[in-house]
Amino acid sequence: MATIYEVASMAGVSPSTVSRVLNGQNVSAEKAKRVREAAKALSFTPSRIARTLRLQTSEVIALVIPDIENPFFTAMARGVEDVAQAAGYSVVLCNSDEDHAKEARYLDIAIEAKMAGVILAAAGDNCDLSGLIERNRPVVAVDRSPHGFDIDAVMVDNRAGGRTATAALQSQGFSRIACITGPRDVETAVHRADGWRDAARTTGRVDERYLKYADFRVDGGNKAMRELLDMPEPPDAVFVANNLMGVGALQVLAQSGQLPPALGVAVFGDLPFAPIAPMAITVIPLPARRLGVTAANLLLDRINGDDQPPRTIVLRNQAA
Amino acid sequence: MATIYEVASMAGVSPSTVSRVLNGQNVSAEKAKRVREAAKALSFTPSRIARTLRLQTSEVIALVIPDIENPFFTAMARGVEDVAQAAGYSVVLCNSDEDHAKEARYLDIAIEAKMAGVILAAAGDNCDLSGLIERNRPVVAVDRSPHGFDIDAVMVDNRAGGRTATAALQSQGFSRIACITGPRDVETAVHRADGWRDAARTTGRVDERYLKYADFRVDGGNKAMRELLDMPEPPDAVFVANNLMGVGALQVLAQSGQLPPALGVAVFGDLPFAPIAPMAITVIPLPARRLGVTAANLLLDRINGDDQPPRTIVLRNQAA
DNA sequence: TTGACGAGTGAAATCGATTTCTGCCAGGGT
DNA sequence: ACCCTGGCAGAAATCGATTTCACTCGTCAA
Repeated sequence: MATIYEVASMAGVSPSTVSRVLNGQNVSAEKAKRVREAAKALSFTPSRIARTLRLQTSEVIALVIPDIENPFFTAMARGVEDVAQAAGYSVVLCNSDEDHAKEARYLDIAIEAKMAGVILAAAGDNCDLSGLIERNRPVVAVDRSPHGFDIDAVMVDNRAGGRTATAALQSQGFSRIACITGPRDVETAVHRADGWRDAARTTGRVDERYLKYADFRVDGGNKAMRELLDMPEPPDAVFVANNLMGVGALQVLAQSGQLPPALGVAVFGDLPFAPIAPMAITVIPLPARRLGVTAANLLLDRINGDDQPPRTIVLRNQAA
Repeated sequence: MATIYEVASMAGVSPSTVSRVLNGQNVSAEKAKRVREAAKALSFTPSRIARTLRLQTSEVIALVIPDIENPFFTAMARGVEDVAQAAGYSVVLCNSDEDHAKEARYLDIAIEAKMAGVILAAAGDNCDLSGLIERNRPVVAVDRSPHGFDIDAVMVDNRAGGRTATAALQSQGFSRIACITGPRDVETAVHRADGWRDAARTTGRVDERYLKYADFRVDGGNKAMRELLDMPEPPDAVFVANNLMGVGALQVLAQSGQLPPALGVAVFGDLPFAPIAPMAITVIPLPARRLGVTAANLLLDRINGDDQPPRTIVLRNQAA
């Protein structure tokens, strides 16, 4: 790996001049040409490490997501990636695995690898962003927004979505509608359940026994659905608050022969890789990719010095 | 961010001594204690950047995959991640998007970010690993092995899998069995098709018109399946060489009302998130996670100085 | 003609950790 | 009493880029 010193000596100039050529500062045409030739001859690439050490920042942004096996988050990642790449930034993807400790570790890494910024889909509401904020590193929350920090966020309208989904089941004639949502300490989960409650209230009282907190994964949905079916008076429909739990719930229903429309099902978020046309399932589609794109643009603005007060952008669900 | 100099001055010792304490070298107990206290008081974390610049290596490994939206690769990523984390390495996930240029870019980044090693599921057979190899950075190929470089590889037996899948369709009584495989320049795709040919040959001649090269994605499988159905004499069964194309093909079959067992389907690789029990579909399961675990272990061996000649490990498919 | 200004350039400092290189001191052998 | 060895610790060099500082020339205006 050639260094800037070798280029300098080959071109017969000082390292400073080489650096200036590389960064487009004032250098005489003659020397600039010699430097460029030398750089090409030695196939020189400046060391990012050295550059980062000197500049205390690097053209890398971290994207921290809670579940890399969830297509919702990978679609989001694609959105982030496309925008970042186009702006000359690399994205490193960090999988926190819904684990607060892992997440904290990754945030630390982002800090001290001097990354330019972080896009975070938090594992829970109580995550500590103080390190990043103290050091003035921009953070954008996406899908879930941590408590106690006033930062940019890109969200979907979870409550409205929950309401819409539940209302759809009601209009299909179901009345005992259960809800399977995510962990209590994830805002997104709570809001979706709130939407369910809103809708349920319009037709009568809300039966909280029909509300199950699970873990946003296939197994969680599976288990919760089984518990619901085992109740003395099982629900006649269910609103599932994310895609993977939807898969889990449908597995159970398929096994017990109660697939929709026998039992009503509404899912918040697109069912991943559904080969079969979603038979009688209500799906609230989520703009996953657009969430990523928007977050990335917001972050890039901040990186480029935008310092207006934090914004929260709520993307409309496409469904009515 | 506290530096080693601040810690040194707080503890009343030299920076060298601080470094020695941190790296477990001989330091008197008294000073070691003072250093540790100072480090804690300042909540000091050594700068990886500076460390990497000095040591010319970092505890990060790159995992380059061709499609982050394919659950096969994300499952593999989980395997890599778990092993790497346990060994104190961070994993950065790079999505090459089946694009040779992007892939090359990421390999460059890996080189000059001084990453400890690379695990690569290549976008095609002709990728240039010379940079990494010249610089003595270990590389492990996984799922697909690039031509012309003698490196460690972890593979599945693609040809045998293709044979098994096709044979299963034959034993179900199908005779005009088509094959949808991946791009021509991906070894994995070619081998799976070879397996199909092997099996087809046993019962007669191989009709190459029934072989479609697609792109390992949902849309590719979708399009290929449609073309097959539009043939004057359409196949009565199809072997699809990866999970996502399987989804695409099944979408088409669902639309045209020819779901299995009307038309035989065998898929190489687990169907992602199949909520419904795989009705009459033959699936060749793939040990995705184990592939990642094995590759990571191989890479860690190399990083730790293992220099025996390159190995190729072929994992058996679980199916008979 | 002189002073000011600006463009161009190299020397040297800087980022923060690691690693020689050296020197000091104590203990053991002759 | 003297030399040698070995443990400990600080000063300084190192990794490779960027940037400040200082200096040299011209050029232009007064």
